[in-house]
Amino acid sequence: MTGDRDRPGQAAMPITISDVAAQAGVSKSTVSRYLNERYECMSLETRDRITAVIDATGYRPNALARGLKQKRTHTLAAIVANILNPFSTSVIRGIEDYCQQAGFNLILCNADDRPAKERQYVDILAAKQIDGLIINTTGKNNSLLASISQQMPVVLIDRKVPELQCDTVTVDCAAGVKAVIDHLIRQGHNKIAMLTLPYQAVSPRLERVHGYREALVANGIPYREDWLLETDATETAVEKTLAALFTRPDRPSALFGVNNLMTMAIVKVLKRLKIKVPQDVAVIGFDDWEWASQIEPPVTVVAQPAYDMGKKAAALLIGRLQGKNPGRKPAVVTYMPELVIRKSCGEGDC
Amino acid sequence: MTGDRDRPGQAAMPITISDVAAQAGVSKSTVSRYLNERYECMSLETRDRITAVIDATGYRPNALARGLKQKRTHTLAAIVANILNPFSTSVIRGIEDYCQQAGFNLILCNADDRPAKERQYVDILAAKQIDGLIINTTGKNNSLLASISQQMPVVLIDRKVPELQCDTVTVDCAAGVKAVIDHLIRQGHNKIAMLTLPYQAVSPRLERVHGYREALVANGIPYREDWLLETDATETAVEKTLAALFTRPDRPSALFGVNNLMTMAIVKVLKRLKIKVPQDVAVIGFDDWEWASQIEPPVTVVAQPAYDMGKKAAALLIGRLQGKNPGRKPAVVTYMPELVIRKSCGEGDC
DNA sequence: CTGAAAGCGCTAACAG
DNA sequence: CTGTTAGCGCTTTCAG
Repeated sequence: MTGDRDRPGQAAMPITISDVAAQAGVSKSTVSRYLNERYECMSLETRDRITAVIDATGYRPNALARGLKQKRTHTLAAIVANILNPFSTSVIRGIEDYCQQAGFNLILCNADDRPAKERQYVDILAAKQIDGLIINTTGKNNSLLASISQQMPVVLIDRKVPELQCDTVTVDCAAGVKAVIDHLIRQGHNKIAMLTLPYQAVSPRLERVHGYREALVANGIPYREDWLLETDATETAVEKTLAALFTRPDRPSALFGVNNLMTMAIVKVLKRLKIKVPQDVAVIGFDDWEWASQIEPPVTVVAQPAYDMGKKAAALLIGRLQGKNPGRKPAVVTYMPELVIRKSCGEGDC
Repeated sequence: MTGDRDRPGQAAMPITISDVAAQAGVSKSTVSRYLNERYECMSLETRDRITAVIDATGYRPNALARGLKQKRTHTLAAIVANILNPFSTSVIRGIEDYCQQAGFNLILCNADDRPAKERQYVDILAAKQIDGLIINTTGKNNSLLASISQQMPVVLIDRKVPELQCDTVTVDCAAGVKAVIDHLIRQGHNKIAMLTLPYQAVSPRLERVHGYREALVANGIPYREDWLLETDATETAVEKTLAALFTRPDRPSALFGVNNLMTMAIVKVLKRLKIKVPQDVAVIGFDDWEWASQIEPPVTVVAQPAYDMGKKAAALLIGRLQGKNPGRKPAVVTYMPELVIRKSCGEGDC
């Protein structure tokens, strides 16, 4: 007995394996075996006695003690860059579903696109002895990630870090951007501006910006530096950018948003500015989101299979933990994005 | 030394407090004191030596061992009913921000509105020895929650459970619904249907349904049972419900969605059915969401201060953990929702 | 100012 | 089939 149970005000002292052992009249080892389902090592009778005591007491093994001893916690973590981005939400659900059915716990963290916060989370998670990490990294903590990936498997999602030798799940950005530009051109646009968040160190943004430039020249359209607009994805920042862009005499006829957050901001700002889509300007975005099809006009996008990507990331991580194919070289899984044509670039193209 | 560091393939054995102690030429106790910032108990010189070793080795204390010994993990958890509901996302950010600045870690869990999953998470979290729990409960695990709340402080968010003696953060649903109905009536509607998810055991839904009925009779409008529609918030379910509703000769002129998910589904289905809002039918919802103002027509709602609610919940929990006001009676904090008039109930009312 | 020793709750040999 | 014995990595008396 651990005594002092059921004090009035607060925290009843939780019961331990020793309590269970004592009450069942067996040793801790036997209870431990029971907990680990090694039933073949005990008589049906002891087994039943232990079951009875556990049910009666509501005993719950202490995961800290167990983890400390076993050096595995059966817990994974996912750090997403920005939980406000619907892409992250979908990825999370994919990860979660897979973990659930594989019997792993998941700790979710939101780095809020801040490298400091990301670093802090990685430290905490490592301290908590998680078994593995899935991360959509800010790209500013590579050496930390390199060291952490010595201690546990890490899988990168969305954003690649070549120097990192980790399993990676991404999308073929170049192909996606090509689909965007080709579609725009088919719709008669050749004055295409792109709005992007700061893209140094963030691989998908970088690839999208490159892809934009290349797709342009591949179509014989000169690349204009002043139409590659780097801005935050907040409404105020985008409004400033667009206002400036639209007062200049020579304006683009189409706007391409580098990601969800950017496209969402563009749509909102255009609406506030009473700039009509697609009459005044076409809009297209990288990455789909729930309401893109519901607003007026519905927004054409290249969609990423976010849920599947999350699932795949979890599968790779857990696969490694379960040591199928030990010493496997880092896998890089690249999904193809898909053009979803709606109305924001004009109609009649299918 | 713990030996075997830097094996080629995988998991380098992490360094422990003993390693640090050995390398610094002091005892584990001293390093432990250092880790706990009890600097007054050691010479500046030893302190510096320890700092040096820790920096050099990248030592990270094992949180499992620490938690096991201290019986506190400095970790809180939040279980939300449905992470797809924008309400949850906002609540989470509020909780997260507060935890962050108070120096607590947060584990996020999504119960997916499934009592079994909720139960599983509660069990796991308790096993992990979290210090406290914030939960938007399904309402189907009350006895579990009762027992858990003996072991750690629990705060309920959004959904109340009277039998549970916990701090609670909610919204005044009756007031919100009254605002909804009053607004509808001012706009000339007296044929008001309400769509709700199954509401047994879920206090806000229950209160909203009651409020609907009461607000109706308070305004001299008879309550019609066949206009209180219980359905899932999926598009298919809502489509079926609305299709049936609209084929009957006597149809409502306004639709009230019990929560975000329901209102969102209503909006989408109406659009697909080509039923015009507000000309054919008015729409109003409980709880605001990001795109409500961006779709056509913008949807009128009563908004809940979700972010603040999350923050408050975290504050209550951490306050209790830090033992300010020990033995304080459970607090129930009720926020007032706010009517946000847009265009989906007709115009001209402000 | 510092160290030795015991122990948190559990698991894992090793004996029987 | 079952118990005894050592720890996992850390904190914490209690002595110096």
